[in-house]
Amino acid sequence: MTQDLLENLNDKQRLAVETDDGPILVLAGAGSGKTRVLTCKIARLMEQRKAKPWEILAVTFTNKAAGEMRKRVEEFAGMMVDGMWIGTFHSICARILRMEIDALGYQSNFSIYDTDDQIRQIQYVMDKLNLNAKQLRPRSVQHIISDNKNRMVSVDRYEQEAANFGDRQIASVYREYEDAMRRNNALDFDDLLLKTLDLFTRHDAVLRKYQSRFKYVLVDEYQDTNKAQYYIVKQIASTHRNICVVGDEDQSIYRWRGADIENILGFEKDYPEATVIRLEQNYRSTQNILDAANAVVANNKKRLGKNLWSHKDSGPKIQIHQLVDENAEALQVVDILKDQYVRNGHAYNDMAILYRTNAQSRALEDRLRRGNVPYTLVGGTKFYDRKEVKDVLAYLRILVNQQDAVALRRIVNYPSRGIGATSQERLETHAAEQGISLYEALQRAAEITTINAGTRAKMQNFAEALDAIVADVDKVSAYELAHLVIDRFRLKEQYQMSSAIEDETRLENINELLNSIAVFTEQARDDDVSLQRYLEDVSLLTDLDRWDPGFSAVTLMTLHSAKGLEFPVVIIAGMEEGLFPLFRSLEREDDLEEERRLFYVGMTRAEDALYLLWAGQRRRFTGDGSGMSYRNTASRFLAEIPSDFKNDRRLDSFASGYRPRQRQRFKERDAFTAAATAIDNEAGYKIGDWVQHDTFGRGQILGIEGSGVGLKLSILFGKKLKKIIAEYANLERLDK
DNA sequence: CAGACAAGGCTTTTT
DNA sequence: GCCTTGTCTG
Repeated sequence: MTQDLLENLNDKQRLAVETDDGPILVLAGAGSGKTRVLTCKIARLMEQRKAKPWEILAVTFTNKAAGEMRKRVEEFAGMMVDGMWIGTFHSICARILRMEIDALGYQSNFSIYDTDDQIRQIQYVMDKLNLNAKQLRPRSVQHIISDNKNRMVSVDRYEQEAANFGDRQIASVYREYEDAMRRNNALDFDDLLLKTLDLFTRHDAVLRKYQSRFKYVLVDEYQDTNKAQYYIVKQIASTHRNICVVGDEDQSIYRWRGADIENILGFEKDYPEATVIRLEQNYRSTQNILDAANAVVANNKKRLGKNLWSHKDSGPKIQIHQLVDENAEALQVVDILKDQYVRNGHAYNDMAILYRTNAQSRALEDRLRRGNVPYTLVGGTKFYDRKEVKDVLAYLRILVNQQDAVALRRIVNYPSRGIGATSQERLETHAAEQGISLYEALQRAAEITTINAGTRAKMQNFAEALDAIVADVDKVSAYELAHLVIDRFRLKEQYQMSSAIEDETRLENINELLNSIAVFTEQARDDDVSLQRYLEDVSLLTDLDRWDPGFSAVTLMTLHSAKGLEFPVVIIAGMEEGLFPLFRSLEREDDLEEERRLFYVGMTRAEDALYLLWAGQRRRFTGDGSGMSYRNTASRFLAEIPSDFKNDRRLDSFASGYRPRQRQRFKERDAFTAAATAIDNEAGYKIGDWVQHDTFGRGQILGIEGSGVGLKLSILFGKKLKKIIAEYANLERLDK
């Protein structure tokens, strides 16, 4: 099997695949087939009987990438490969810690806190320390703590180095936060890495176990690893020294969260015997796009240097459009998409719109919706961050880990059960005085004489109701537990009673959450359908992991999220000085270079066509002045593209600037109506038709896929785009 | 103690 | 402009 695969590789790729032993550094340019190399390599290791599946550790950047890698390895190897560890740093560390963390004095049912949970805990600590949330914002403290953890600065060191009053204040919050996290039996994202490292450092036997187990260690996107990740990999691989890292210093875009480019630049110093392989043939983009991207990134000083080349045609030039404002920009985007759809036959999911900041999506979404272009948004408000979803998850978390005070605080009076702020405060005080958890205090509410008898009874009722479900945690599946909790605590009720559209959406989100638990229960690979495992999976999921590239819709996402992906047509919006590069990065050369690498990443996502848009005026919500419009000049990056590769269209004058808006509107309608009616189907659904759905209400059809029983409709209900199988949905046609 | 209303902050990127 | 947080009233 792998023989055929090997023959399809180029010489460099084959060398990377066939070099089995010792350290390997693969410098893989954008689109050079590194995923293919990694998957072939893993399949081959097993085929050559160099390693059993469980002796391989592969680290990827997203869970989605991990899932795809596993799928492809299984295809190549022609078998299921259970027991192989593929995942992100965070998920792999969580897995190790579940088994070993008792050595560090935690329990294996620890909670994983996301940024929101962290901020709540910090807020609580600050209240306790009587710190004013206005002078010192919990959000910035969270930032500072996370930043220090990323740089592996412990509380002790931070305390010692705190030079002024402000730093000492932060140090005291940091200290209290760490103590609280331990009491809560909770770890934040950064802790997952740090505690693993801690474990390895303090417990040699544990480290040796993993060192001998993992004969082969492979790391993707190595340029974006931080110090802690670097040490984790180094420690695990130090016995067998079969470590293969793949990366591209030109695509290092996570310095701001502690990624250390030195990790990849210094690999040869760490492993002098390393084989270094450069993959420079690009299989993705046209020569024009590549030449332009090469020219842009060549302006960076800190790089190893490489030049990508391609066998593809030169392709169309990069189209640069100047627009009047963000509105005109969005209209232009719609225009381009429709043109590519109608004229070049590109499907919606062949196209992506990328931007520097999430805030830019709003204007774009607005126009896409009005232009009847189906789209999916990655990022922004994430599904698992929604209030109603977090509420249910908090209940589930407390079932698994009763020490999780952040979860308990969230649900103790939600839905309202008459346990108000004053009573909660007394409960907290009692817990602190007795040195017991908040949950325990709740169970023993009867002893808290400061709280009035009625409220004490309510507390005890609540604790007993929770206890009853906790007793079932190990006996019942995650799905059943979720149902139990939702029924017992009536978590859907308030939304069911309301007729407000946003409450319907909330209800829908709870149902979607239940659905995701059902899917988890069915698909669990290693028979672990426990609630604990589900919660772990969920807390480490990103919005990108929920993205379905096969869904017939245009993708909107940040440039950061787009790393590792590719699209035939790419539009980058907001190419303005101050926005991209972002003004905060203009002062430091290092930051500017990172912005340039980000642009490089964006450009090299495009296979065939690349559009760069900028607006002379853009409304932005900065600190003080609300909704001010700013005048912009073109991004310096546009000028860095040699003129041979671009077609730069500027507005002639201010007066002519407004005319295209009118024209575009007409063009939009004509071109699109034609396209829309062209894709008809036997059931007679047309794009643009209005339908009524039993639960979702009124919606408009934006996309049609498949036929007959498999006919799938993408329907926009309010703000929510749903993919529905026409056969099963009881759709009613509406005239308008 | 809960719900309604107003003020304030926010926007760089993510595990 | 929207969402979260704080304040007021019943």
